[in-house]
Amino acid sequence: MSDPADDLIPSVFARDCASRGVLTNVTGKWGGLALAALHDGSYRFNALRRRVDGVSEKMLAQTLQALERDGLVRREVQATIPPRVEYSLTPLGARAAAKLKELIDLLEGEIGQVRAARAEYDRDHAAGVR
Amino acid sequence: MSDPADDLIPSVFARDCASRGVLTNVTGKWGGLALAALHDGSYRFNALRRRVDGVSEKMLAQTLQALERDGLVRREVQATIPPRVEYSLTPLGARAAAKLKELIDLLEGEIGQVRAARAEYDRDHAAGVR
DNA sequence: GTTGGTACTTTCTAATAGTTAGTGCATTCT
DNA sequence: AGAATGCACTAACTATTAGAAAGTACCAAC
Repeated sequence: MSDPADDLIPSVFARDCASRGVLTNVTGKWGGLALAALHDGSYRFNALRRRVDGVSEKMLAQTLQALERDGLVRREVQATIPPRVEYSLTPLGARAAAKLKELIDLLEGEIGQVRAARAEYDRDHAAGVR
Repeated sequence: MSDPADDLIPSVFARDCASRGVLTNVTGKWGGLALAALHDGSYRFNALRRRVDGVSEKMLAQTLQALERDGLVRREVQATIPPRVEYSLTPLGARAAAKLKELIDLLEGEIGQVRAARAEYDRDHAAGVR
């Protein structure tokens, strides 16, 4: 985006383009999984944390905040004790999540192929053959 | 994947599932961009580095190695001086890249909406309103 | 001679992820 | 009574990874 003319054409390939930033959030380790979970329906904070195995409260809170700021996730607060916060996808978030879900389904569906590739790669590189 | 029965059903939501690892590689900051660039055609190392603004040699080499190991990227070496290495997508890599490209096109296409959302978020949270 | 090209690897520094404890109220259990 | 659990985060500290910069060896061009 150093070329002013490029400002008019968003490109994730350009470091400073806003689309790079949102792509980084959407496809971040936890962002993608949060969006994919929310694709199945809205979640409260701890339910979402239980759904996405391995994410810490800190990383989840941070991720949801970024996604909310990007306009992909909606955060609705009820002033109850204990607090009750519900996360759901905005229309744009739903569109992004649908694309992510397709990618995820593909990778899950072809995991056998990936495993075979990894085994072959590790065999070929065990003796530093390269 | 702690439940043996779950071994039969790949899920990116399970921390130890192989599909989680490959999703992390594919949607990593540099992995996604490398796949998207290779979607447009094969690249040699430095050409790819110039295409993906902001990636270091180190991160690119590391990323391509992971993608190669997952069976998504093919690395072809010609024993020339200087060395000549060409990267291209495998059939599985091409399928994943196509999905990624759809997601990227969506985010690039809606970047105005993202910018507006960010502006609104920042306004609402400037005084710590939340 | 210097500079640039090739595709990485190595070493050190900077940044972020991750771990753990904390907040304050309510409910349930011992 | 105290302890544990729930809620949704935040703060402080530690661990890990990203990133910056230099290095490798050969060739070609200036």
